[in-house]
Amino acid sequence: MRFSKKINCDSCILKCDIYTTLNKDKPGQQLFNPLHAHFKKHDVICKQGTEVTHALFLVKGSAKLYIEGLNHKNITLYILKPPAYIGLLCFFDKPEYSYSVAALEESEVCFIELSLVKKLYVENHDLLLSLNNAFGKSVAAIMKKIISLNQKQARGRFAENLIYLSEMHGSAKFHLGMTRKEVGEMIAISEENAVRLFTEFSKENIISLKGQEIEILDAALLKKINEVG
Amino acid sequence: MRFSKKINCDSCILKCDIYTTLNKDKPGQQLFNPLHAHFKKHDVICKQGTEVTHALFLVKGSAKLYIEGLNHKNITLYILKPPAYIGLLCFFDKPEYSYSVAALEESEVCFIELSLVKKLYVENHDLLLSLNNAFGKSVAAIMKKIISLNQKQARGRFAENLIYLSEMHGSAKFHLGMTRKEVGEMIAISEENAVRLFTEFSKENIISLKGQEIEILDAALLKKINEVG
DNA sequence: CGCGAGCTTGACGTTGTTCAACTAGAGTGG
DNA sequence: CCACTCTAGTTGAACAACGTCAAGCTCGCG
Repeated sequence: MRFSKKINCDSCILKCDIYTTLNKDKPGQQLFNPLHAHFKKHDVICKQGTEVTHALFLVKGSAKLYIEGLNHKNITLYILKPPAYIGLLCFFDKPEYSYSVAALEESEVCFIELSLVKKLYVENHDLLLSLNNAFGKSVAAIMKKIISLNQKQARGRFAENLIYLSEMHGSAKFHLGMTRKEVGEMIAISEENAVRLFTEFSKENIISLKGQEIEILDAALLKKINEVG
Repeated sequence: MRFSKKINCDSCILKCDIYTTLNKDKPGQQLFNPLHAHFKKHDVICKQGTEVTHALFLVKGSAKLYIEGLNHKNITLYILKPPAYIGLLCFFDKPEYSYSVAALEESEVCFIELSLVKKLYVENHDLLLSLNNAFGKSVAAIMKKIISLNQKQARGRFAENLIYLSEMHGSAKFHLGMTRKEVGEMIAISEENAVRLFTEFSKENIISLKGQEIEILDAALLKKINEVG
């Protein structure tokens, strides 16, 4: 991880709500000095159990949000793509992160003083609602995940995850960008079973598979497998 | 469920944050007309998928917060005791509930206009922080639950749940107040396995069991079973 | 007295984990 | 340029954990 302090928000490709809010009230001024950080693949962006000191905003790249479980086994809840509040769920007066986030590829993250954000969302109605809205969506996603993990069997979860990844990449053909083990962590199965499901689905001509290059061939069947569990 | 509209908050046994906030600004005035509702055991207080119209506040009794899953199988995330915001997780601009809540015993719930709460927490710093704080705790609890459900086996989850219930009742000896099936839903196992675990733990003298009357005999062992999974 | 809900127990099959061995490809240093 | 090694991926077999089905029990209540 590497900081580049002297980045000006005005030149940022993405205008986050915080910048917009500040800029709306007092346009033209650079009112805060966010730390702009660069993360390499597999770098940990925030760590479960550590103190929440900044609001984190994913500007570029992608990252996985996961919980660190027992015996070093993790469960990945979802993948973050810009624009995304990374610290969102823990952001509100919770002293420490209840999850971790790690970069899935080269990523850029903006660090904003927590005190500033708190001051802002207390003063600014729209910002608060927009944060809360994002918040509600995360909670709904987690609820869905709990059901999926506990009531579907591996084939159904695997199908669901392929659909999720495909939608995430916006194409039926995509580069996986993670190991079989990491795929397993997304749906709480072992690495070996992840491999088995990949080859199984490939043999059944549901997907085509060349290493990390995936293409969904039979989206309808995939959807069906997802639904029946 | 039965409403009793003419209840005055001043006589309420529990002063919720919303009342306190309103009263602090303009003491002595009855500024809002909450609906005070009475629920019987098993009554559904709010239903997954329906619109969020009021902030709900549990004043008396207890309730379970659960997600309705596939094939009418539910997962109970946790139990609510007063004082508790029932609608909390969905409260912030999320149009519909992502979970359900049902009374576990005779309970009383206060219904407060959502628009009033929103107006209040935008204006009032302390209320906002207190809501957010409660929020963060819920999220942390859910994260812990996900790990427990997916990485511990039934015995460990069962032990954990006994400890949880005992702490909830504030005693090693307590009345269960729910069926074996409902206990199963708390830890995502079948009714049959819930029964088996009860008898198993009873035979091993970890608990004493007479119908719904439970007493924890060996708390240390229970804790150990919980920890090793 | 009989009915039904909740509880209990046994048998059986499926699912998924774990262990272990093996393969393929990418780097690395001599 | 070739061994060496390391990581990721792959496959098989044995095993344990749970769910499901089926049957029977018990208690409270109409």
